[in-house]
Amino acid sequence: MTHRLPPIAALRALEATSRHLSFTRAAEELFISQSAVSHQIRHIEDIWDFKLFERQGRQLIITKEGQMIIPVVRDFLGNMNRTLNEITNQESRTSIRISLVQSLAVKWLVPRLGKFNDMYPEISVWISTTDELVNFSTDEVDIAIRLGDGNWPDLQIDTLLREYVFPVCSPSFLKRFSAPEHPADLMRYPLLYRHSFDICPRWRDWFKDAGIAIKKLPRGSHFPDTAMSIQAAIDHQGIALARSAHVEKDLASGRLIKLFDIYSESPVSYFLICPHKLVTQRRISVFREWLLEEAATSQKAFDRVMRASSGHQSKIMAYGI
Amino acid sequence: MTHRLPPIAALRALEATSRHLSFTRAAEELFISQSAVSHQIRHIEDIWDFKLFERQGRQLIITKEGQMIIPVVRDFLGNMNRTLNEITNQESRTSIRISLVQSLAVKWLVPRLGKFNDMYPEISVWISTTDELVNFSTDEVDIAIRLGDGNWPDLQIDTLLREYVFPVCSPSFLKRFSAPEHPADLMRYPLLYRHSFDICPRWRDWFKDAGIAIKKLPRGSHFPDTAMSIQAAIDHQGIALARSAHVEKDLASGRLIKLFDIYSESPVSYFLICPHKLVTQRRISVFREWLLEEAATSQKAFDRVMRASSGHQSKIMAYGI
DNA sequence: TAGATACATGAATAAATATTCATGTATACT
DNA sequence: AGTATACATGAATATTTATTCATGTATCTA
Repeated sequence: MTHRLPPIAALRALEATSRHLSFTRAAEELFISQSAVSHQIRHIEDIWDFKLFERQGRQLIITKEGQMIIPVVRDFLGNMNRTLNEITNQESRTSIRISLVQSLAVKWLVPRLGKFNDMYPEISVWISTTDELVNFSTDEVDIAIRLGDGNWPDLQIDTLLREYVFPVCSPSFLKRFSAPEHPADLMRYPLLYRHSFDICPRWRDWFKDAGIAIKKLPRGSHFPDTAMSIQAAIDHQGIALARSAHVEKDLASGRLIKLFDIYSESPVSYFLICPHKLVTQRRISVFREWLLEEAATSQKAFDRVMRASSGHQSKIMAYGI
Repeated sequence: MTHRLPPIAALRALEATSRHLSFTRAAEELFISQSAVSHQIRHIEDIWDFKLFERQGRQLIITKEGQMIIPVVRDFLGNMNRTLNEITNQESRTSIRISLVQSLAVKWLVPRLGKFNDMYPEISVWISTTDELVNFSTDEVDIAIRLGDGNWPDLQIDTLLREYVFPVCSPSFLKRFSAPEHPADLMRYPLLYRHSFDICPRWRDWFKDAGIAIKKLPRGSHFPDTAMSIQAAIDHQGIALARSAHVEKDLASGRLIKLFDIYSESPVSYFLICPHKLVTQRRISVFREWLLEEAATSQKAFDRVMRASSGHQSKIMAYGI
């Protein structure tokens, strides 16, 4: 004969109450109201048809039945937590959840991920994208790539990519509109914009740093993320303001051309971050290692391209630093 | 850090699946559909973010994580069941609920109960009285004493008391009215009647069995139960038709006198009955044991009294048998 | 005695659970 | 190749859970 068992939340309330001998204090521990605890204990007592606590005035006394059942509940909750901690903190965990901005995912990580999968087929990588900062204690995220200044407390932080910012367009676009000769000429071309996102480089800033005074930016399409604006450039719709990591593959393939030998270093970089406690886990450490290597390779390529530009009258613009 | 735990039903599905290595067979055991089990296992896997079973074709293989967590779940379900069985079936249950007719409670059980309480102070006896038959599955009754022929299905049945039926009155009553010499003389005395209750012995039947033709019974008070009619006899109000168990103590104390050496054996007896499944419970088994002993002692006393009567021209009247 | 403390209760409500049904997908098996 | 078997998936729906709020009742305490 199988007995009906109460819900997990009620068992938690029972265990907490047995320690505090007070519904109110148990409720505080569980971040619920005293009333909720009272209901839950009563619900269990109704299900099982015996009392777990004698109520003597304002005092709770554990009944004989309570004394028998509570250790069973306590053991279970303890053993579950212990076992899940073990599983979670171990190589038996086979997935990595990474959070990063959409454009970097599309343009940089995803094209490279096949290599990681080949090296570590037992590890699955779950990508989630957001422009928001990640909160490791509340979000279901193991590791993140963030754009910023690298100043985040209590996290393992490694520089991943420093970026260069420059205009790009497709070869066909240039054929149709003829090549601009000076940066100021861009005012006559349709520009591709990314929706305002505070730390992302913007056209206005680029012009300013190029020493070009502008009253009004030329018309052009606006996109919700960088990857999309890059794609529009590939599709001959205009000139996008690109960042090196986003266009590495497209430049190499010839889908996009870098305009001028003018670029700026982004004041913000991509950083690889995760909680310290996860660094020692194999699945995380191998992933970080791999990512940092890939990034180093990319960075070398960017630097080479930019040095080649420097040999041809390139001009370096430093943002604000 | 406390992990979220899945609902109880899902844990049951996990445990069953781990034994059967088949959602379909686990579902059969749990009386739900395969689909429900599939959903539940997947729900757990989503909550915990690791697989519990590898699906290889139509085969389920328990993962490493599964192998770690399943014993925890199995222990919990097993321990809960065991503990709840213990609480439900055991000495921790400290009360016995007995149902019997009012008169036997008052005249036979209650006067004796002190002895049981002395022997088993930890067991409390809850008495309820009714003239109706008891239904063990719906009434809050553990054990009952029933008057009848002993033919009840599916219950543990033990004969408790066979009764003798005879007239009694108080000594003072006799002094006042002078002693009747023949049974027929009783027609001239106020008789004490019990309200009609099918299986209870009645005055009309006694006279008939004594071979006395009556047209009309003499006047007399009517009482709702036997104990009350006996009490009226003790209070010198008339002659009551008594049953041995009801008047054992009163005869011994001299409060009542048995009239004539004429008695009949009741066609019905008192039986001790309870559901089979309760017999093995200590609180029930000790109570039954004690009751049967007390009854045996009483029965011996009745038999002795009746055999003494036999030595003095007693006449045995058999009711209908 | 008044006020504080603590469990109890009922109504209300949102969210989660617990399925089923219908069907898809993949593998065994003949 | 056709059929059977078994897990997977999504939509739908009923039930249960998980509270909170407002208030009641009883006991402590000063």
